[in-house]
Amino acid sequence: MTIATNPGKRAATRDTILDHAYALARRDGLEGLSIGGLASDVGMSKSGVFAHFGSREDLQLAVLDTGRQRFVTQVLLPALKQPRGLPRLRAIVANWFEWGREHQSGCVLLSAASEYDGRDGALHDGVVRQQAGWRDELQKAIAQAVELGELRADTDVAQLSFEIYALMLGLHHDAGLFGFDEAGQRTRAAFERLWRSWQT
Amino acid sequence: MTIATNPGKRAATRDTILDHAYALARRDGLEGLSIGGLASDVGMSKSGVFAHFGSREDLQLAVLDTGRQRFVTQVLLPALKQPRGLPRLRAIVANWFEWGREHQSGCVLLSAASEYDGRDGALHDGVVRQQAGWRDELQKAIAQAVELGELRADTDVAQLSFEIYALMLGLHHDAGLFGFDEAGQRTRAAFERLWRSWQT
DNA sequence: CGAAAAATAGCACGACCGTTCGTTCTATAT
DNA sequence: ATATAGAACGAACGGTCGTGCTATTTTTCG
Repeated sequence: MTIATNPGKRAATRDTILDHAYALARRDGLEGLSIGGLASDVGMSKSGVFAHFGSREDLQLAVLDTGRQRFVTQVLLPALKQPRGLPRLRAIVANWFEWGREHQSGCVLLSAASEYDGRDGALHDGVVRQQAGWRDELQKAIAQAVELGELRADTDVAQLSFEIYALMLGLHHDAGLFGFDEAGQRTRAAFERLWRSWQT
Repeated sequence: MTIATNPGKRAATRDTILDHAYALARRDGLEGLSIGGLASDVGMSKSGVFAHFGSREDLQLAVLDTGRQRFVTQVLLPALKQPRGLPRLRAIVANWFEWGREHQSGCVLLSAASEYDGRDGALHDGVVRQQAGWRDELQKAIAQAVELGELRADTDVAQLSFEIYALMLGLHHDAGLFGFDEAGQRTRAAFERLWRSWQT
């Protein structure tokens, strides 16, 4: 018995659905995502969309993972081509900054964090795991810069990763409310001050 | 013709409803707030609750303003009793910190900011006006500390207010996902570094 | 080409949504 | 004592929600 001779049709349709779902979730959050609205956006029937996921929660989890994949692809992976240490860390921040520019109208990962931080369930667990994972990657990059002597030896890795994350939260917040230009300027200035504090 | 027979009753009931609504909105956000759920939480009928606001949007606006009032009462007003300058600024941050501790399970003002930053309408406008107002108060306190010579004369007031806000965003974010204790520690450490950067 | 299998549509369901309307009860004013 | 205004209720409206079930269409493969 063959497991799957799937020629990709199903997976392709699923990807199309997730494309639309991701776009909708950027505006309305994962909680605002509805199967009916998604179906009419894709141009399918409710049940046709539904069959690809089995439940609304599984759809939301799939969209969350889509966001994670895109973030990793756009922010982390290109930075790994840079040499370890400060260059790579700065590349991460620069790519993240660009991610922020493209997502000023809403970021699924961030809205999910605030939507599910106070409850429990699969979505909550997924968000926590994802955020912890990203924080971990960030700390890895920082630790390498410390090892190479580019950041002060007494650098508190977790502390610096917290402050970097906080600044990106500030960027998203201010960009969404007051416009990206000013927010970007402030964020850049804050980062310069931050590097100066920890650099050797 | 008399104008109001029982002047306190209506307002008292409205306040009770808003109490419950605020608590519910802390968990589910303003978008997650439903009149039916609120009514059963208060112990009234849907139509009884509805009559006090006239529309769901007006209810949401009222809850948003309830949040603003509480924030001002708990964070800003007590700090105004401190002498102008650094003591008052630090009192604001300390009160804000305490606000964050009590709202780790969700803050209406913050979730509203991320829920409505990408759309338009009365809620969006209310959030922007509120956030801008608070940023303004923050900058007033900073500017006074600069005038008194407690912060460096070349302090960028808007820049410092942005960084303070970013750190509080980091506190809320990490407290919700990873627990308040560690997040509070990181935030405190970041503030110490921040003051050191700008103090004379 | 025809059979088996997968993908999608169509339909119905119970639940909840915001909102409207008419009614009932109570407290005040005349 | 009676008239009146205010507050809350309960029922019902049209919609949308997520989710099953059953056809029907489309694709794959012997």
